[in-house]
Amino acid sequence: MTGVRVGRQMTEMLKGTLEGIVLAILSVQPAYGYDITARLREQGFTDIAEGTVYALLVRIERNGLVEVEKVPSEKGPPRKVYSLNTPGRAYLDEFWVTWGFLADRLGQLKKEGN
Amino acid sequence: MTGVRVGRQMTEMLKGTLEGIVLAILSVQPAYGYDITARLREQGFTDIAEGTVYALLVRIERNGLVEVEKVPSEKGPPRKVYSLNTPGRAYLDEFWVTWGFLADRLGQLKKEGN
DNA sequence: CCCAGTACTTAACGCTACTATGTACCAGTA
DNA sequence: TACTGGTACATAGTAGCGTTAAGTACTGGG
Repeated sequence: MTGVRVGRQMTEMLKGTLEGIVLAILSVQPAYGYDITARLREQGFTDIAEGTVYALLVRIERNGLVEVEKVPSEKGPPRKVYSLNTPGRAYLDEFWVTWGFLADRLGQLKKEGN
Repeated sequence: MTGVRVGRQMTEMLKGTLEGIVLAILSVQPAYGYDITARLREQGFTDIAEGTVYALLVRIERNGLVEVEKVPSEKGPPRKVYSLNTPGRAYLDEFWVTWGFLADRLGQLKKEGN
């Protein structure tokens, strides 16, 4: 009822890339889940659900890519502020390499298609 | 030519995009599974398994995106030659739009990260 | 008191690529 | 004949990711 469903193609394409997107956001400056969700929506990912982001944050924390700090909020429950640590930055670098390769290949394919 | 070793990141990123890659290959000219696998490897996807491609071909056929023709081979069992049909081309166009959006966002994020 | 906005959690689910294994056809060769 | 290697396709089982859907909890204004 609420909101248009994310297309199947986008959903599948986000697998693997959404993680990189969030890490890239965190590499600029620390942030908390609610904020990240809002920023993603501003940037055009209008249909990303909150649950998706929180689940992702749990995972990258479990994988040791981020540090977490609880910060009290004036408007609601305490925020969990995530910041990239050293392994997280290395992982993000790796992500950009992988992405670069893929973007390269697809750029080539698209050119050949026309 | 430096083949990227398929790690976890690449595996996840290929979800959604591998389908588009194969459809893009088919949009240039019809091809069969064994051939597509070989071409992917030539293009740097050195670790794509045959099984992955065949499963994908089964899926896009089931989804009505391709036509299939059995063509005898001189060197082995008959080939199943796949070609894009009209829905397949429409789907590929949609794929490029989705990809374009994602590549755009990530390009922006990468720029901000430096 | 209720409600809207803020903020986080998590089980169940669908989809995709991967792994591993199997079948089958053919040419060369010893 | 038997064996090997290259060609060609099929598929069950598995892991991982994003999504859905439901929930908890804190705050300030009507």
